[in-house]
Amino acid sequence: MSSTDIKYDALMGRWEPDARGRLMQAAFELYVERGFDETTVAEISEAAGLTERTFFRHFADKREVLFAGAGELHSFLVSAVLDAPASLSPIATVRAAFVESATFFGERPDFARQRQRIIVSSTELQERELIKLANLAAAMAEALRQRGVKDPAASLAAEAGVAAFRVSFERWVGAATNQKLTRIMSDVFDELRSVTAAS
Amino acid sequence: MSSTDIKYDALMGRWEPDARGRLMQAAFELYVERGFDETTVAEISEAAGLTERTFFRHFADKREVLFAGAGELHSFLVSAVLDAPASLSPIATVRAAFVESATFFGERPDFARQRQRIIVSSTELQERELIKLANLAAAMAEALRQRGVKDPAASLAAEAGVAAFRVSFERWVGAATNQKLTRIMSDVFDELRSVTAAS
DNA sequence: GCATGTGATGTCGTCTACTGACATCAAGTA
DNA sequence: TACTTGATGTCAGTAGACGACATCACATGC
Repeated sequence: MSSTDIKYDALMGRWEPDARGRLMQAAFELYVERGFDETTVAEISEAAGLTERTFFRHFADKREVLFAGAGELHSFLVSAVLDAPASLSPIATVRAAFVESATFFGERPDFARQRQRIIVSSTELQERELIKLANLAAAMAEALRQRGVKDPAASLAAEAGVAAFRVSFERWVGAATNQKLTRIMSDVFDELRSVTAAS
Repeated sequence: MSSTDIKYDALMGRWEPDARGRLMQAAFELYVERGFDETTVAEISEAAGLTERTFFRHFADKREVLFAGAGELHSFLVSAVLDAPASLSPIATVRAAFVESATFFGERPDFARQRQRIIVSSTELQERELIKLANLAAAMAEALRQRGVKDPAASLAAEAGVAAFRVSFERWVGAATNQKLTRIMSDVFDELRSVTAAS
């Protein structure tokens, strides 16, 4: 019995509320306890008090349940690029957007770390994460183009920025000490500049 | 009947030769004709004169058959990084490796384009391509570290280089005119330098 | 207050990717 | 000749994912 089991209450409707949230939490707990591969959708659904079919109505597949929250980060970053001061260069725009987004993770560092541990433990999940980041880079590149940045500069700024973000995030997750993510990102973006300058 | 069907010859062994190659070719043709999603492993295997079980003995999954040749490119690039003149900067090393690798694609541009068309038509295949590129970046970063490059410079040079390569490749595939891939890569790497300089 | 429609869920059946266990049999080898 | 080996076949099973249809609390209109 997980801590999220809810007793039936005659005042409630036909179904307990927040099926989607229950599925997300049940999946997360089971992925942590048993691992992603060893967890079946049937088990997740049962833990959430629902059927397998309902799981697939809320999530496209077994992986997607771990990325349900990523949509907000995505739109935040795109908006941040669109709303940045016009004076900023493309790479500075992307950098500023990522630095601003650091609060998304700083609020729940334990959750972010635990989630990342699940992802790196499964090739399937890494694939999904990579395509999410690729879609993010494409969206940020499109936002840069709307700011008048031409290709391939727009694509390169977005891709390089996402790469810097990924490197920063890995360092932050793996760091023993509790460094600030914004600080790491600043250092990594600086390093990106000096590394690419030497071409 | 595909052009690869082979009549049985009493001089041959128990099975027709090159099962792996027949599977690769049958899969490629069917992916082109019907699309990746609409092709079943049973169909591929039958077209190659083999059983489904044998397909999965040669390839880990339905996607992997399209990436079987990528191993050579991978080792070539890693070797190119390791063998580059010690005087080159990290990003110049990666850049040179990719420029040298252009011959891999220049030899069979039609094949490369057709294969890329298959990949972009399927989300699953894009995921697989992305993780292959991520593994490539990790391997090149490790090769840079063996050359004495510290992190995060090694990771960033590799990731940024792979990003530049991907942008170059997309432009080359999508280009109407038959531009040289090496030329496109040179331009894109130059653009990467100037874009990241403006941080 | 009653009829009616709607939406979230359940039930059932199916397809297909993928895997383990065991059988087969040509070819090489002692 | 006997024995081993390796590539393939056969069979049975699991699990992810989806289409079609049923159910029923709730809202809405009259």
